Amino acid sequence: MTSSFPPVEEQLRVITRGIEKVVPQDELRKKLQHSRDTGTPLRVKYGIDPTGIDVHLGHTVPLRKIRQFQELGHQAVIIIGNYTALVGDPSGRDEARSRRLTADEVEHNARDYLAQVGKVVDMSRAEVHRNGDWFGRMSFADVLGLCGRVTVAQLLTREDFARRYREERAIFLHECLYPVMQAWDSVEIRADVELGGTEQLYSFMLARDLQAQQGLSQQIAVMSPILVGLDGVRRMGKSLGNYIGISEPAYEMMKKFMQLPDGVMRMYFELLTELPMDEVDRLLAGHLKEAKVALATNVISQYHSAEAAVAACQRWQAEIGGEALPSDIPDVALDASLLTSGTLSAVRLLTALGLCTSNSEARRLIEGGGARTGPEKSPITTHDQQVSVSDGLLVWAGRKKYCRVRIG
RNA sequence: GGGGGAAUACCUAAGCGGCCAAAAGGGCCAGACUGUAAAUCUGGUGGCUUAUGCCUUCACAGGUUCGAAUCCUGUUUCCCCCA
Repeated sequence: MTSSFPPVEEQLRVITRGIEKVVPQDELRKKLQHSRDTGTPLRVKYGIDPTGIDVHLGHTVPLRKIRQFQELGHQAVIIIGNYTALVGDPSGRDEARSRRLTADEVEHNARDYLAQVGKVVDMSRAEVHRNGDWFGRMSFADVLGLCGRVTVAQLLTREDFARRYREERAIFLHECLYPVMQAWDSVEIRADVELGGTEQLYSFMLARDLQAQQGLSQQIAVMSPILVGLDGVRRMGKSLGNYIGISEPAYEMMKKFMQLPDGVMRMYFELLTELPMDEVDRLLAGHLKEAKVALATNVISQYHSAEAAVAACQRWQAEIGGEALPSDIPDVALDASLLTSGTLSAVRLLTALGLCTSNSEARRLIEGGGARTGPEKSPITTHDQQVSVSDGLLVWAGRKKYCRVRIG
């Protein structure tokens, strides 16, 4: 049992890959050494608020790190913040969360979330806790006691609170409790390591204080950088619409990968794959498109079969890289009564097919040169052009929207 | 409880009586160029059976005006400060 852990240096190499910051730096080695000496797995905490999450690659960064800890023999501890979800994480937010979730919603989200997490983490070996288990039992006196350990000045060292305070924007009292609650979770589950983004530093350090006050061993913060989204600038997030979800079909993922800005590839390789970094650098020194294909197939294989990833890649090469028509052209029914002697004005055709939401939009599309018909994509030149419509006609509204007409 | 400020299209944000369907960025859409990358350039970004035309928009409801996003009244929401 004692020897079941890999050597400390080896563990460190795995753990620190793609990690922006470990605080305190040197304690991690000590903890690992101690763990190995005594044959005791480290308790690795990762908390998330079940606020209705469609898990995307950004979330998988810490999740993958948990997985790596598991593979090194450590204990994953996942905290479902069903109580903290009622507060809303103020991190990085300029405004308080506008709407509170109900308990039912939270529980539903939690289950949904855990199912998705299972694609990355080995759930059969992970502990799962809901922080309502302990917060729900606290009395108001307990809460006061907890609050008595934290000062407002400490809270204001958080950049987000400090900024809001400076800018005279609202900071709600319950938001102030958020980091305290998160920190308390670490006390409850006796965390040795906590994973998360760098924006969580404050809460992580607070957890150390609370642990020390309770006479517990203090946790180490292992913080990942924030994964940028498809735009290559802002963090990957659902609300920004710049994400790749892990439940998406392989081909959808492929398309999104290939649209990534080149500059983010190194980060993606580092955070989302196990490929050795010298190998990555070799790839990036070559043709960048090939590197991107390698990246995409690697990641897609993690959520679909390797065959599916390759197939998605080939399909992309054929349909988008090459000249082949898309293989997923949807059929759209067109009422025959709309036609006059087999023709229909271009504007009306586009709206009738649902490719444009209004005649004005269709008109603009045509004037912009984006409306085309047929496999050869011959352009429609004027908005009042009469298009002769036959069954099976291909209609294009730009390169990404298209359909095949079914006269019915 | 008192005082101050704000609400404009997807977002930020101009406009403060006619020239406003409403400046400017951003975003987004389309086109060119490409590796459906980035960068760049161009056009577009309320609706209308096809329009130097009409209709609906500037928190909501009224009002003043020949004419209002712009002025007045009330309502709602939000923010800040003092207590």
